[in-house]
Amino acid sequence: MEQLSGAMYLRSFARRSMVISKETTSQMLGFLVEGRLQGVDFTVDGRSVGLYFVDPGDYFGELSVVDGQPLSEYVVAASKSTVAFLDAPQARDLIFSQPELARAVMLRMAHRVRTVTAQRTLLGLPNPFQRLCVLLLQLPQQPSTAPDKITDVPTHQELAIMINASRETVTRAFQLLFFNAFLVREGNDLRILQRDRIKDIAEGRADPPKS
Amino acid sequence: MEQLSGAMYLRSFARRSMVISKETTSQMLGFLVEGRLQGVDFTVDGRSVGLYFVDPGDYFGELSVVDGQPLSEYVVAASKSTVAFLDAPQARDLIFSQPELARAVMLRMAHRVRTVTAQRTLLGLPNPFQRLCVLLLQLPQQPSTAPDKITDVPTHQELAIMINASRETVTRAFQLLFFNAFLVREGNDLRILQRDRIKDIAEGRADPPKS
DNA sequence: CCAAAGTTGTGCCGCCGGTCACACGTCTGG
DNA sequence: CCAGACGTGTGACCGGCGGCACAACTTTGG
Repeated sequence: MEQLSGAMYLRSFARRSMVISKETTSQMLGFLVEGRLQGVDFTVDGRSVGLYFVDPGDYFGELSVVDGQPLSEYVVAASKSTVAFLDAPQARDLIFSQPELARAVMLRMAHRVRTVTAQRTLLGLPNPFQRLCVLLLQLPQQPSTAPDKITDVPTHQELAIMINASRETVTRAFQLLFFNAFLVREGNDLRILQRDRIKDIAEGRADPPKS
Repeated sequence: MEQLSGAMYLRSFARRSMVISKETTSQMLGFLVEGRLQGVDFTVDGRSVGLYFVDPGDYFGELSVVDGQPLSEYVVAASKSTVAFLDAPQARDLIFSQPELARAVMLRMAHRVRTVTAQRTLLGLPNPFQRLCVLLLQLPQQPSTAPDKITDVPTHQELAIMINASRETVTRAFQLLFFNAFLVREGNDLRILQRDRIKDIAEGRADPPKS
């Protein structure tokens, strides 16, 4: 532990600043001490795509540390954050010398695979409305509070990017969801009123309502 | 090794038969001895989505073995295949007791993450033609032969599913690619004639030709 | 406190691509 | 050798979605 704390170094990042970029040549493992980070990718036309979040205690950059390939994505600070870095070679040694750590990293990677596969499945659906319903069901809900409350709802534009649709289409889809009382706004949050109806649409059993 | 070979058991699978299904409760690690397998997922409307291939010497089912979650996909035999199975607990012990193995499994999972992330990025593109070009560039090419030859080209239907488009759209897109001599058929293979032009379209620098 | 930037809501238009229908090879197995 | 399954090519139709334009509202920041 002492060796480690010597080998690591702390750094702070302002909101929206880049923590690691695809172009970063030196590979490092990062531990988030405080704040919130987001892994993002960019489409060819420069729009960003949210991939995953990093919360305090999580680490990031494992992919490059494990396989030595360049980073596949950018990590930006979603809010003011403090990060502890560790050089890739040392991180590698650390991971592979400690079976428990190896196991933890594998668990995390398995989770990544499942998450991104779910996104991939979502994008394979033909109907934007259907995709939105799937996304609503898989958005991280606070399990502590009411399970049907979605907090920190992304903007329509962000949702649109996630489901590969236009901003207006998302707006209109929400109109329908509100009108049919499948969903209600509660300030900055959303509450799912009829989860089963939404699930029916998401899984193709029911068609989107026309009005 | 001897212990292992005792704990494993062999099984053969006919073409198109299911090797493991999502519903399989018992989790196992499988090694492909001969043949070819394909990991597939199904959309809600029953269409299948090819995720990845398993070739002789590869293993599959690591995800469940690592995290204990149910399988996230099906594995079917793309051709007549022989598979050696190992129970999940023993596989888990094996992996975590051998750092080299742990490393190999991690490498493989890192690769999975990168592959499926690439697919996800592909599906985020707005234009079917563009998506096809991206897919063509990332289809596994035989590096031994000419690098621009794509062997074992999937059917239009299969390609259509991979890029979230209809079979006819793929056919029409190929017409344009042939007509403009970006691509030629060579029997069952495809040869990329103008990789840079295709790349321009794939990365959005150029528009798809109208005729 | 005001201006500017960002977010949401809505009408309209054009056209891309999904769907259907059908024709024509080509392979497979009995 | 024939029948059926499968893969490919092509036209016609039309509905849904993207794009544009603009208005109303909220948030941000100096």
